[in-house]
Amino acid sequence: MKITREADYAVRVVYTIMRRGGRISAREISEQSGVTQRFALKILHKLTAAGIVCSHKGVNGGFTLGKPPEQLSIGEIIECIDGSFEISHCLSEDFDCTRVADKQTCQFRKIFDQVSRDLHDQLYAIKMSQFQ
Amino acid sequence: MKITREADYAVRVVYTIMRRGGRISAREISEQSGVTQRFALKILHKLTAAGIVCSHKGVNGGFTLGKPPEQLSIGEIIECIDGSFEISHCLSEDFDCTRVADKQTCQFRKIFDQVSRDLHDQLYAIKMSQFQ
DNA sequence: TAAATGTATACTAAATTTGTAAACAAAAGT
DNA sequence: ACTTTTGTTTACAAATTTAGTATACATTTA
Repeated sequence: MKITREADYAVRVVYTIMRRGGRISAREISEQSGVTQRFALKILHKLTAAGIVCSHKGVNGGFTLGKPPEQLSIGEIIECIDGSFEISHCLSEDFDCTRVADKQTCQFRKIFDQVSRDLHDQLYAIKMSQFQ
Repeated sequence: MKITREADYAVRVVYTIMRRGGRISAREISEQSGVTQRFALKILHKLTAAGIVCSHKGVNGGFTLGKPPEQLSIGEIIECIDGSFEISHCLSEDFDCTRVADKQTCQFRKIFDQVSRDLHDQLYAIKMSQFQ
């Protein structure tokens, strides 16, 4: 079970911003995290939309953390890039199951739902502050 | 964060065998799980190699569980198909990191290692018996 | 010994991932 | 005001992975 390379990089990018403390430019983030600047910008865009980081335009612009490390979980960083923790396609709202009449009573679905919740809770409990 | 369709099916296949109690043929597994017989056989092959199920050849052959449901975790079924729970490529034994001199001291690696362990422990703690 | 069943490997189309490119928009220093 | 620095947005394409199929083979039991 892997996260995508992009989510992997997102964790590196966020950690790099956290370590800086204050504002840091995309160029510096790229240098210190080992992610190319173009790809880092793409990731930063998504992180900004999710409120995980804040962007600052113009000369001397850059990025800062969107919330304190104690409130920032690994789970939300990964989810922001890779999407929800629903491990099976059949959990999706608009999945039309042809196997059973009522999705709510499906035993398979029950398994995947519980595993997904456990996974979510586990990863949201890991905060960035513990790696500072 | 998703598991592959194949791992998803593997959980359905194992659950279907568990529900039967005794021996069940690949054809019946396919019918009851909704997985095509060809694909189910491919999955059953991997599950057999991992000891999760036992195969029985010949007329009236089929499959049985390789261990009691109380000892059979969701984690090992998923791992058997999708590979280890190392969420980042950089955790792999033969990954040659060009960013730092000593992998052991890398902060990024430290994060991914902890998350991977948590994930592993969480999923291995969920046993098939609780869905019986 | 024949029929039913599982074993093993190889192949391919589709989907996803992993990036790159380029034109644009906003802010701040001069 | 204007120029430079920095982030924004959308589109594109190569590489990789996934999902599923095909085929020839091996084993067991009636």
